[in-house]
Amino acid sequence: MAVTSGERVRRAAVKLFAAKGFHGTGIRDLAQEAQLSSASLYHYMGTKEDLLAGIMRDSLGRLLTGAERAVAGVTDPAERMGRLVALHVITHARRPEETKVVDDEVRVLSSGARRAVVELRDAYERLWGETIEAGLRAGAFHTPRPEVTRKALLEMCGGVARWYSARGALSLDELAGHYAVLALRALGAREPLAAPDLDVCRAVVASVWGPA
Amino acid sequence: MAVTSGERVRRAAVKLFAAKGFHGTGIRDLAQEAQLSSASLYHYMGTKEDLLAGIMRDSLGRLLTGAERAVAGVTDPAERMGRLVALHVITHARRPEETKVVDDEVRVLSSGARRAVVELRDAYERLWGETIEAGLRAGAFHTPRPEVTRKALLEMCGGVARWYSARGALSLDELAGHYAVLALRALGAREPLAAPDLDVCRAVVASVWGPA
DNA sequence: CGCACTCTATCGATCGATCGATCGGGTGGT
DNA sequence: ACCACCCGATCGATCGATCGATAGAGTGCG
Repeated sequence: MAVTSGERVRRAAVKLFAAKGFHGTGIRDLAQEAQLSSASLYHYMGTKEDLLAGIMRDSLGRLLTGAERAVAGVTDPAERMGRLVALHVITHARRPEETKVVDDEVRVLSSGARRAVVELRDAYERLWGETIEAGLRAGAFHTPRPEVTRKALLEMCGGVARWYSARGALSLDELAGHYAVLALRALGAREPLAAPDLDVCRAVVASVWGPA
Repeated sequence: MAVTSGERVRRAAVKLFAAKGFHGTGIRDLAQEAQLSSASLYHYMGTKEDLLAGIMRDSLGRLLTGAERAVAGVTDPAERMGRLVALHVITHARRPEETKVVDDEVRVLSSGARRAVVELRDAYERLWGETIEAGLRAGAFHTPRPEVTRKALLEMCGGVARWYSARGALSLDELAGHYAVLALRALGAREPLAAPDLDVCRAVVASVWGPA
């Protein structure tokens, strides 16, 4: 059994939720994509919303653990920041569907599941915020209103999922490196900018999401 | 007659599409919000999709004319870029609902209406792209892969609609000025950075969308 | 003026289709 | 004999959309 039915359901949901949105995806669409009857779906997914919540918790969890692993033990603020950016960008480029679902469908979650997802996202953003603050204290960064800069950079990097195509001319490393430059420049880091360790970031993404 | 029924329908659609998405908003939701029966809706909106398409065309059109007005006659690339950023940010901060609908619901449009919207968006992005290219040629900007930088900056600035609140501590001018700095730094503009003419940008937004 | 007619704006009722979800009944491996 | 897995049939609710009808504000004519 190469791919289990449960796995097919999960993949169908990620694909369709990303492409048509939660409310735009019907139970029968999911069943067809997963090659199952609509009744059999319920053996795996609970409700449709449970399925969405599971995807979001899982994807956000992987993003968060990935970020923690990528910066573990790194003290230099610029290197930390560069790695956070690269990990974020690589994740969004390699898994645009999961990240689109996470970014666009929070609003459909009812309050219970919403709280868990928002908590994960806040923990993730806190990693960015603390790194920026540390860089400011160390004199490595220079930006007023660091919270605004954090929001801006997160939106910038997350946008990758909306336009990057793996079939394009740009490699993952070029993409991630370029975004790291943009972010560090925006933060007012001193030139010349050192590129973050992309090998580590790529490896962390592979350890969290599986090999490419 | 202070506000016509047609106007109420339009406003209800903008509000609900932004908050719950196109597929998450029912005809009966629209009717209740617009204080009309669901049957009367059809006197004004054509189909539900026509209503969405109209909102998107109108909002994108205003953004595009605003941008053209804001940079008309301006030759200095940094000033042009700063104005484009400021106009974009101010628009997204002042009309988060319209811009959210434009940014998030393109996928539900059927091919006919989709084409018109995508064409408008491409024309808008071309304005950014040409300004960046001009800045590179003039030696005012220094960035590899300007198309990637353009995408990144557009996503960064558009993200404002997802988090900015007019009730927060940040004024529109501070917000727009801050984003202009971030964008110009990312583009590798020479410090010290001159702030764009925010008065003009604010006035243009008011001329296109009405006074605040 | 008064009457017939038209047009806009609105409604309650209802259409066929589709929604998410459930039920009871298989089938096949252990 | 059990249990995980899967399905056809079907549920009540809701979907987007349309129906025929009405109230009221004009409009043209004798």
